[in-house]
Amino acid sequence: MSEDKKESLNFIEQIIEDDLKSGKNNGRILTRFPPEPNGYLHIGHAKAICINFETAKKYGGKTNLRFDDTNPTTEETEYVDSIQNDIRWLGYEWNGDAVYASDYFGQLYEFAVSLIKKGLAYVDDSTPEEIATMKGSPSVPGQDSPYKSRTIEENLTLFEQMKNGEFADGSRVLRANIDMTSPNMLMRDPIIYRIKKEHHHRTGDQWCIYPMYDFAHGQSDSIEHITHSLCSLEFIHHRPVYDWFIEKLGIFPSKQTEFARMNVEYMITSKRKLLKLVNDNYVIGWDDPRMPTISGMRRRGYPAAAIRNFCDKAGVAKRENTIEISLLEACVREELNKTALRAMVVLDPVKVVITNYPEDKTEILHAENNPEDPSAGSRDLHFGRTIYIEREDFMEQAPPKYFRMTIGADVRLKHAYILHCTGIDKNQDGEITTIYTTYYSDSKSGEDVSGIKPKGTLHWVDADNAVPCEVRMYDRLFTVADPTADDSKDFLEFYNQDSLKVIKNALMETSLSESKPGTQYQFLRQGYFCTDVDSAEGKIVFNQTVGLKDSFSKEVKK
RNA sequence: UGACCCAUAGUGUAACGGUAACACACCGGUUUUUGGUGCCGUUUUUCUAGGUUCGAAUCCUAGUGGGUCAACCA
Repeated sequence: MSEDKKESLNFIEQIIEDDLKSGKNNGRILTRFPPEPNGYLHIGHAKAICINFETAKKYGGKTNLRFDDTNPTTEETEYVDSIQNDIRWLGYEWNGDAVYASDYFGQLYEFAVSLIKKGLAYVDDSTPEEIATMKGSPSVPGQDSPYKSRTIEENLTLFEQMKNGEFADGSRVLRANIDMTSPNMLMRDPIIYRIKKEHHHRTGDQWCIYPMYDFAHGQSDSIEHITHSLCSLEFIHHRPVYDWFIEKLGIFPSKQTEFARMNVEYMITSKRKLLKLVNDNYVIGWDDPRMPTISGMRRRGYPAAAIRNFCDKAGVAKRENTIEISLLEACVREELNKTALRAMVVLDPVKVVITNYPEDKTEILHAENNPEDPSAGSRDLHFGRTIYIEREDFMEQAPPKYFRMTIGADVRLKHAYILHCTGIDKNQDGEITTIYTTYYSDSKSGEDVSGIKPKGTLHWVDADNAVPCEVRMYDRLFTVADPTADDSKDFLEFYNQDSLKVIKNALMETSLSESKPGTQYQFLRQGYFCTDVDSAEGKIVFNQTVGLKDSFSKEVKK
């Protein structure tokens, strides 16, 4: 490979390349994605997944999937399954079988015993309140617990009794013996084991003491010989703790590196807030197409490749950031433009009669499925004397630069003929009921010899063959980019009441009536849509994924 | 009243001591049987003040601003 240009590396890649140069770990790279199985994955997790998997892949390494299941209170098998499903859908396969922090409970217990034997851990009988008080504050040093001076033998006995279930929940904890005066609050003798007589989703009732995050994560990394433990910046204060345990235990030195979390406009990732949206029926579920969950984005029609590309383009650094939603949408359009099948659907139909088209005549027209991809083939379109077009594609009083249908003007029907509009019918309310047109019989798509060059082209459906369908149109879930910015207001105050609009009586071309859930389309001139799981025999439902770029509406605003 | 992290166009990210660039957004043009796509182009950037250096976005110091850290959560 010739390298006239140095590829730009993010700071994590630079660390890895330095490690590679120095021969660290013999060039072996192993990362990990460590979710707690207590909820559904969202866009923030997608970012972490991409960083961990892509970074490893780039350097010939692998990525472990490890469930950080050290708190039996919150964790469930249901989440284990959905997390695995979401990761695979995103396009990643982990190294071997999924692993669990709970696989290491025995080893972790031994680690704790060895720490006690070195005088580096002690059992504390203080109440949670007492422990909190003695911890001090960021600017006030903490104080030693009266139990800190217990003998090794006493600690060994008490810890074993804790393990054997001889004490009540919350009555005692095991603490690391570090430094109560450290400026880092987490180094002030962190709790490493607590008593919880609860059923664990995998180990059942085998244990009644469970390790805390700080005594499980680093050690799990070490046990698996993770070389690069990549996590978000909020764990940066944990790193000294992480390193302390590895050093004192004398185990494999995994290295933690922190990157800034990715925030995205109009999206929230707080589990508590997302749960509120679901429980209070602001959305229909965790996979509501408006949700920032992976399952929601999937149902919305965002391709996995687009999400991966988005995470890549958002980059990796250490500064706080908020990515514009337009970047995500650009990635989605970029992908879908290449892959989505084109189709014609009229969302708000108005009838058009072609008065000079023979009453009993019908035609089959041919339409390409994707102009970007000839291999996508073509499909048949029915055509006849009566069709429907979009109500907003006709104007009685057309402004300049209006290229659509208006009386006296010509406009092309996509894949069909050029029409000349001659007049309209209205009902008593002034609403247009029928538009009358004539067609140029020599202007058929592909064999047009009419010489007429209308500026506009409209999508349409044939009245005799169009099929009714439901279309769900989505807007941002919130009315402001960051609904959590104002502490004095509840984020629900910014819920967008118009985030879902259901169109019950749209008309689709016949070819769509067999559509399977998940299939992605570009409805010509409307945007990208995909078939929803709510679709049933004879009742197809579409979700709007994202609109097309629309320079006409900008023109109108001027 | 402590420690730690951060500061480059509107938003992100790059430039690794050699004179700021890429993407998205924006604006303009062009192509087009999707007002889509494609193509071309315009505008806009190193928090402040000192210092080191022939030379600083980059190194040092201070300041300013933002963020993070005290749950028997992860």
